[in-house]
Amino acid sequence: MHCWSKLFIPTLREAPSDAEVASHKLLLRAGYIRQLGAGIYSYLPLGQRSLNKIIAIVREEMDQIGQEFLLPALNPREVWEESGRWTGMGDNMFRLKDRKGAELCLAMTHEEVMTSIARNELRSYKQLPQIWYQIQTKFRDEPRPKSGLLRVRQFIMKDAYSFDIDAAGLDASYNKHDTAYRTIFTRCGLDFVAVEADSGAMGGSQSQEFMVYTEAGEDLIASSASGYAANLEKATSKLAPVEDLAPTSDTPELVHTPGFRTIDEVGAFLQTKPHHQLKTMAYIVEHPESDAKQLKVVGKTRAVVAFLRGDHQLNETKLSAIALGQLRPMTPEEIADTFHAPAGYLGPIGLEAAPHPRKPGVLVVLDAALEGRTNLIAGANKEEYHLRNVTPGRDFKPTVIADIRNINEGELDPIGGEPLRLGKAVEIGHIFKLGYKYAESMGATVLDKDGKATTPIMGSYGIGIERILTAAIESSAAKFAAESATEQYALPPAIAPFEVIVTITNVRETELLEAGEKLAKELDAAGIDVLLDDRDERAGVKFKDSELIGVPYRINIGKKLAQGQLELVDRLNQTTVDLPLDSITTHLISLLAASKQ
RNA sequence: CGGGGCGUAGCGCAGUCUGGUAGCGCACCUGGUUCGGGACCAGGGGGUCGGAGGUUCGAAUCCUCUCGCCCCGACCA
Repeated sequence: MHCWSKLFIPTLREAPSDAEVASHKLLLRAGYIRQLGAGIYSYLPLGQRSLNKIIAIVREEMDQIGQEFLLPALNPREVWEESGRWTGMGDNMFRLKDRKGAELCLAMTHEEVMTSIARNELRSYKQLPQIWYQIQTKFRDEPRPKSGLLRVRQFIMKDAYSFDIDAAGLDASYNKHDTAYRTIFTRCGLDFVAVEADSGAMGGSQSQEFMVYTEAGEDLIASSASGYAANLEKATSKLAPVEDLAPTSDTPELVHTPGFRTIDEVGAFLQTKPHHQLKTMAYIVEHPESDAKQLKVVGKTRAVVAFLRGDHQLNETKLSAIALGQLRPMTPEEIADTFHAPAGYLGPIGLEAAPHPRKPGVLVVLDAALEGRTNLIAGANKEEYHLRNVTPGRDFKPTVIADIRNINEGELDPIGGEPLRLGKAVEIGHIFKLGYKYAESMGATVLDKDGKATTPIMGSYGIGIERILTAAIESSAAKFAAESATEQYALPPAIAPFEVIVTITNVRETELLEAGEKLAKELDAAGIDVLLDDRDERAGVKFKDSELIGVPYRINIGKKLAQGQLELVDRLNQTTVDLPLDSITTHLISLLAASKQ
C-alpha cells in the first residue's frame, strides 16, 4: 500500500510551454515524466509504474507464444554490415566509437542480433519454429522528435522475431502475433484498429499496423465498422454511382469559357456538377538514382499527368508509387511545353501519352473513378476554352488507369460497404512477414528433412510500450475535451499507476484518517492497487491531484462517513455514487473485474 | 535539412523596441487563520537573464558567434 505523503509525485499546476499535445502536457503535469533533452525523457515513479504494468501485460501474452531474451543495445558495426543496414539506416542510427576506435551503434531494432544467434545455434528444422522476443530500449536519431513520448529518440519496444521452415509456418507465427497483439491492446484498454500496410518488396508478404485514432497521430487512416482499415495511401472506397451528362454530339466539342479556370467557375458557368468535370494535374517526377532501369528508359525526370474527377483529390503517394519517384508540380514553362496551354485550361486531348509506364513519353494516369464515365467537361489545351463530351477510352487513352485519389470521410468501404471513418492515428504495433532478407544476407540455414541446407523464413513484430500509455491518455483526453471542454484524462485500470485512490478529505479529523487507512489496507489485502492520499492538504487540492494522475477510481472519505457512507467516483464513466463503508471493497472488485474482463 | 518561434527563480510570464545593474503570479520555507474543488494574512529564501566574445562609463536590453528547446515542412518506424 502506498501513501501519497511518502511518494515522489511532482505535479504541476501549469504545463511547461514546450508541451503541445495533451498527453505531453498531462504526463509532465502529473509527474510521470521529465524531459532531459529533445526526444529523451526520464520516467518518474508514476510513469514507471504505468509502463511496468503495460510491460507485464505484454510479457504475459508474449510468453504464451514465445520466449523472452534480452539483447545488447550496443552493437558492433560488423553485424549491421552483414545485413547491409550499416549504411542503409543512414543518419537515423546513433553511432559511436570505442577507445580502440572500433565502430559501434545503438541498436534501432534487433533483426541482426537475433539472426546472428539463430545462425550460430539453429541447426535443424526440428528446432523450428522459434518465436523470440525481448523488451528493450531502442535508439533512433529521429530527424524531428516531437509530441512528448510520441516520437522520441530513446524508447522501450517489445520486438519479436519468428523463424520458420516454410511460408506456412510463417503464416502460423504471424497469426499467433496477430492474436496476441489484439489481446494485449484490448487488455490495455485501447480502442484500436488493425490496418493492412505496405506488403514490401517480397511477393506475398504481409504486414499489419495496429493503430489508435488520435489527433496527435502522424498517420492518416481510414476504417469502417465492417473491419476494413487502411492507410490513406492505400485506402479505397466504393463510390455512389453518378449520372453522366447527355452528349451534345459524338465528339468532343469546344466551349468558350473566358476567364473560367477552376472547377467551381467552369461548373457554375456551364451549369454542371463538379463530378461532371475531368480535372487535370501536372507534375514532374524525379526518379531516384537507384532506379537505374527507369533512368535509362525515360530519363532522370519525366512529365506526369493525372486526371481525376472534378470533386476528387489527388493522393500524391499513390501517384508517386506509379510514377516511381518524387513528384513536384510542373512550372508554368513545363506546363506550356507539355500542353501548349496555360494552367486552368489543361486537358487530355491532344496529349501524347506514353504507351506503357516503362516506355518514354508523358506518363498519363487516369483515376479509376473515371473509368467508364462519358461526356465529361475538360480543359481544351487552348486558352479560354474547355471541351464537352469528353469520354475516356474513346477520345483519349491514358498510359495507365489506377486508383490515385484520396478517399473521403463517409464514403463506403470496398468490402463491407460501411461508412469510412478518416482520421489521424498513432501506430502502437506492427507485425510483418520479413521473408528471407536477414537470414539470407547473414547466412542462417538449417537442415530440412532431406538433410539439405534451407534458409529459415522470418517474421518481425514490434510494440511501442510508451505509445500504449500515450495513446491511452490521448484517447481519454479527447473524450474529456469533447464532453466537458477540460484537459483531463483517466487511464484504464489495467495500466494506471494505481487502480484506486482513497482520498481522506481532511486528515486532521481522526475518524476520517483512521477510516481511510483502514479502507486502504482492506483494499490492499484484496489485491487492489491502492494509493492513500494522506497528505495534509485541502480537499480541493487532493481532488485535482487525483484527477491529474489519471487514476480511474477515487473513494472520498468525508462528511458522509458519519452516516457510514463513502463516495465512489468513477472517472472513466464520470459518475459518483454513495456506498456503505462495508460494501465498497466488493463493489470495487467487481468494477475492476468488469474493466478487465 | 528548409521555414518560424523561444531561452529571464522549480513552473507560467513581464522587462529587450528606447542600455542605468531584475520584477509579477504560482510553487517553496516560517507563523497564524482556514479546511469538500488548486484558501487567506504576515514575513522569508531563491536568478551565472542559455553560453562566449564585442560595443559602452555602464548590457537581460545593442552587435557578432554559438548552444539548446518547441512548432510547421522534408525525412522516417
